[in-house]
Amino acid sequence: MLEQISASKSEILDAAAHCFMTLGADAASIDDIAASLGSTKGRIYHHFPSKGALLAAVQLRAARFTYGAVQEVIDEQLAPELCLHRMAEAHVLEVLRSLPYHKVILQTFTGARGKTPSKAAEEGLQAQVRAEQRQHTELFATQVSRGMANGTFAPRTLRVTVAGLMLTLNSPVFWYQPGRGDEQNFRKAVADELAEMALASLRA
Amino acid sequence: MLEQISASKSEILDAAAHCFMTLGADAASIDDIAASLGSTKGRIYHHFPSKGALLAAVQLRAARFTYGAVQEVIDEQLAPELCLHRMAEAHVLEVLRSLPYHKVILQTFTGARGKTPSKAAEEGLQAQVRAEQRQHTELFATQVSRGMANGTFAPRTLRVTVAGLMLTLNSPVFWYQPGRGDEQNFRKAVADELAEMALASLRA
DNA sequence: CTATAAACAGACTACTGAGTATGTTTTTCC
DNA sequence: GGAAAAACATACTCAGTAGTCTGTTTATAG
Repeated sequence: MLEQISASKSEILDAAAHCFMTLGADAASIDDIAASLGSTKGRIYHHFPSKGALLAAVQLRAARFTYGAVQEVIDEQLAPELCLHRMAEAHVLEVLRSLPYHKVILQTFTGARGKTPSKAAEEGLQAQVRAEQRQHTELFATQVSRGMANGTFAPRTLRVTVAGLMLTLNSPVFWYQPGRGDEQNFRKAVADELAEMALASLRA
Repeated sequence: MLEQISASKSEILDAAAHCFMTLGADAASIDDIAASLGSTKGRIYHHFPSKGALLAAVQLRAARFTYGAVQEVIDEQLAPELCLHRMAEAHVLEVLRSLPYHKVILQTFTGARGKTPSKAAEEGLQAQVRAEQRQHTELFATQVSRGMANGTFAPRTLRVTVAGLMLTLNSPVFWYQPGRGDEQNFRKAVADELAEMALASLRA
C-alpha cells in the first residue's frame, strides 16, 4: 500500500509533473522530462515501463497528496459544516502546494479515453487512479450528505452538488501562478475565500 | 465579425469537436476527423490552414455559443441577483446543448502552452479566443461586481470569485453524458440546481 | 578486492501523424 | 456548353517520439 518510493523515482515524478504542466501531458516527451533532469531516457525507462505508467504514477501521487491532507483534519465529532470547512481549506492549501501534480490531473480528467487499446496493464493503473480519486471525493460526499440530512444544507442532487463543490476547490488549478511575493499569506487567503464560497453554495 | 460559415465548414467543425472530445485534442489526428466525415485530409486542409487553426475555430465557436446565449437574457434593469440567475441558467443550458465544443475548451484551458513557437498566425487566433472568452466572463464579472457593491453579495476577491463561479457553471462538462431519456427535463433540472448553487456561493 | 546487480547513458529502430503537392471532380457563372 | 474556380481525393515527404538494445558506470555484498 505505501509503495516505498526511492529518492530518484520521486525526483523523476516531480520533473514529469512539471513538464506535463508546462507542455501538456501529450506534448511533453520523455526526452523533455529527461532533459529537465539533466539525464537521458535511460534513467526514466529504468524506473517506469512506459509513458502511460509514468503519467499514472503522477496522477496517483496527486490523489494521495490531497487525500492525505484532507483525511488528517477530519473530525467526525464536528458538525458537518465545520468539518467540511476544515477539509476544504486543507484541500485548497495542498493543491496550491503541489500544483503541478494537480494540473496534470486536470488535463487527463476530460473523459478523453485515448485511442490506443492501452496494454491492459495501463488500464489497471488508470482504474486505480480513478478509484483513489473517487475515494477522496467520497470524503466530501459523506459530509455533504450528513449536512443535507441535517437540514443545514439545501437538498439537492448529491452527485451534481459534490462535483460542483470539488470544482470550486480545484479552481486555483486554472489561474494560480506561484512566484508572487508573500506566498504564504496569499495562499491562506485564497484557501479561506474558496472554503467560504464552497460552504455558502451548500447552505439552505 | 459574423464570419459567414459555409455548411461544409460547419460540418467539419462539428466532427472536429466530437473527435477532440472523445479522443483528446492532441491524440485526435486530422485523419481521424476526416474519417469520421467519410472524407480525407484534403477536405479539411482546404478549409483550414492547420490543425491549430481548426482547434482555434472550434474554441472560438464554443465561446460565441455561450456568449450569444447569455447575452440574450441580460436585463440591466433587473437586480444583479435575478439577472445573474437568468444568465447562469442560460449558460448551463447552452453548455449542455453544445457539449463537445465546451469539452474542447476545457482540454486547452489548462495553461499548457505547446512548445512549438506557434506560427504567429496561430498565436493571433489563440489570442482572439482568449479575448472572446474573457469578454464572456466579463458579462458575469460585471453583475457580480454590482452585487458586491450592492451588499447582496459577500465582499470577496473578484477574480477568485468569478473563476469559481464559472467553474461551477461549467462543471457538467466533466460528468454529463447525453443519451439518457427525458433529456429536456433533466437539463432544465441541472441548470436550475447549478444556478442556485452558483448564486448561493455569492450571497453574503 | 572482486563479483554482481542496480542505475544510468547513448545510439538505433519503427511508426505515427502533420503538412504538401498534384490530380480529379464538381459547381458556378458567363 | 465551356472556362474558371472551388471542393475535394490520393500519394507522398519528413520531423518528432515511444520504446529497445547494448554498453558503461556506480553502488552493494561477500
